[in-house]
Amino acid sequence: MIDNQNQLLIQRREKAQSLADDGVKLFSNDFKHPQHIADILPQAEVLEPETHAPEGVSCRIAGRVMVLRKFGKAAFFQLQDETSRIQIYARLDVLGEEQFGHFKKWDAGDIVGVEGRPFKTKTGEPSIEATRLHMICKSLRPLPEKFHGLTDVETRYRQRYVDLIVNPEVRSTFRKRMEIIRLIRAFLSQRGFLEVETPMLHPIPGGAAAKPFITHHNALDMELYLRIAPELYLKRLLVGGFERVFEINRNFRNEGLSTRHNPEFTMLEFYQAYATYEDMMDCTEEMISSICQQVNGSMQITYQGTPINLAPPWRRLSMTEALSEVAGLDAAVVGDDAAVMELAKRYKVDLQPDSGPSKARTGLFELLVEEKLINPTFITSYPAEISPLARRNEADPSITDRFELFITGREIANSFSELNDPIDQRERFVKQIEERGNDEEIHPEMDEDFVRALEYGMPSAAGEGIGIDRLVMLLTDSPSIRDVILFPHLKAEVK
RNA sequence: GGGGCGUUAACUCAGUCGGUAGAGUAUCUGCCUUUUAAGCAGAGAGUCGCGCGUUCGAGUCGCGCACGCCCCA
Repeated sequence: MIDNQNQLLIQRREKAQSLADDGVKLFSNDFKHPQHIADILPQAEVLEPETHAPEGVSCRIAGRVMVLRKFGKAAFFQLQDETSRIQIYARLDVLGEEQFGHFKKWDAGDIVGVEGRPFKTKTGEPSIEATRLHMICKSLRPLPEKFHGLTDVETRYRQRYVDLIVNPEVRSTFRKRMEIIRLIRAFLSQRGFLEVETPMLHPIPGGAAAKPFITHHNALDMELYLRIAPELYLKRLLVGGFERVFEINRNFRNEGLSTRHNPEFTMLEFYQAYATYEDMMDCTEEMISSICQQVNGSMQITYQGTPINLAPPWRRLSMTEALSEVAGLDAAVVGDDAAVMELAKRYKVDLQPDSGPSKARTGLFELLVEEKLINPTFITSYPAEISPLARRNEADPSITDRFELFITGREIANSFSELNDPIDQRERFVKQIEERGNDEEIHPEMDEDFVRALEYGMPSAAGEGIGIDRLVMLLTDSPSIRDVILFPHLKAEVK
């Protein structure tokens, strides 16, 4: 189907047809197991200009034709594979009339195989002089312009395959993303964490406060929810006796899109029995800083022009300390329930009629502190009322043993010592459901099975969630979450 | 949900006061066996996002819609 019939597409089809008429296979599969360009490039690099590799030295590579400069009886083109690029020199007198004739109908974008001998041009460019050319896949659409490339962001996201072909820095970002995830797995595995898989389809959406996607199971005739968090299942595994578990997988939240939100996003959650949130802070510092060192070669990076230092130790502040030290509020006011309520009203913090001083502090924190936390900072002492799954602090039961990690003003991680008292847990669920009961989109429901699991006994433990997309944004200096998700969500394309 | 900006050839972009739609790259033809944003000569290529309106006349002005980006909630 030609969906956008224009001259260029017609010309490419005609060229392809004429090659086919000559007996050339346009979509062959017999050029197998080529070498990688990065591996053979040194053979050409070591040569002196205008010399060839010794007789008998040859190589066999495959990739996409990127830039094609044709002369009458010779041509140069760039061949790009996953590892690198190299210049190919094709000559009529080497290839013969038939092969060279076919080659004349090649285009930028074609996927081809090349056999040839390494050499270096007089200008010193490492090259391969082709002795045999092989069509692997004829491309029927022109590539974007060679100089400016593809910059239209909508096309880049909708046709990521084109973006990946022509923008090497995009390939490098995604390679880095996969490397970061690999290093996280290695880091946790080395420390005895077991990677597990828990359900993506939940009968009760739990573990976070977010609007879920709803789906329907036909055979069971029941509503199911795409998970908003894996937390309650991972804790069931602690009950079951696994002491260190982690999961890296997608969560789904039926909410707005922005530079920091995609409806499906990747979350790391890990849980460690017989540990506290303080152990998690140590672990997080070590994990993120060491991964940054491995991926970027340094713990000092810049994010969108702002220098960030990820070298441990990282600053640790309670929420009230942050309000006075970072936001510059009077510590006496922050510490006084009535005064802090008054202050929150002055700053127009959105408070419900029944909101208490801890909601006021949280509101002021979000308004005045978060965006100022540029270098990594752990914020601790979150109020119990906004932390329904966290263990209460022993000295002050109104707060929890919890932290959030902020870098570049953004929440990167959330962690706490886990609440394992089933009676307290049930009460907090009830309270949470009372609060959210009027919000039909959130579908609050008591997870009786989770409470039952806690009643069997869950060891003391700490757990943490890290937003992988945001971490990758930080470590790859990407301004938008869409730059670190291969196929970000967009509205349907208009025909 | 609100505001701002954008949408013109395959790609990157111009388009003045409302008066025949432009450039570079890419493509095609010819010449060209060391180019590398190859070169020279010539040619073709457009639903100006979509719709309605104003006007003798709309890429340009107005309204609405779609999609995208940014900011705010």
